[in-house]
Amino acid sequence: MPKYWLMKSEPSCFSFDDLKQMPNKTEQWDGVRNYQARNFLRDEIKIGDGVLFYHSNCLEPSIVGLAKVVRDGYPDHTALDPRAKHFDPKSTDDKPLWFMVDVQYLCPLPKPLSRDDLRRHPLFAGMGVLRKGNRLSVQPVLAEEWQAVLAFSELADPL
DNA sequence: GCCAACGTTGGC
DNA sequence: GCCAACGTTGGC
Repeated sequence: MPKYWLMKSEPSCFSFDDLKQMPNKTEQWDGVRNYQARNFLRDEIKIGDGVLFYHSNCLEPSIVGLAKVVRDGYPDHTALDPRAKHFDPKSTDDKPLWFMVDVQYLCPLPKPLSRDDLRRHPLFAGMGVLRKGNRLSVQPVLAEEWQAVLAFSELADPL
């Protein structure tokens, strides 16, 4: 059984459309520097899992599309590069501190699900992304929530 | 641009 | 180990 995740990205930095433009429509989900999210990336997120792609810090924060995990967690090498934006001297080749997965574009939602949309439906009410002050950029999603996004969007399960 | 919420750092 | 200070996130 696949698990499901919500991943945030600021569209001005890396949008769902940007993911579509990548070779194989696939990109490394690098740069995560939060321990809770790191643990998900390292231990729990597996090939075949579903991803809700969420645009944050923008005019209308929304779930905008579906993606899937195509590579299990592996060391985030951008932490090892002193010139990289998210360089972390505490991470080494021998003992990598930060991890990432590869994510592949699946399809956009016909209509993005805004926070208002999500709040309106009790099935979404418990989603972490709606909680005030929640800053976790990678968070688990319940199977029911994944299914509800599909139902709302009149999409067949792409996994 | 504001500001509340949060995670991390570092002095003690 | 506590906790104040700080930097960042992210909705509004």
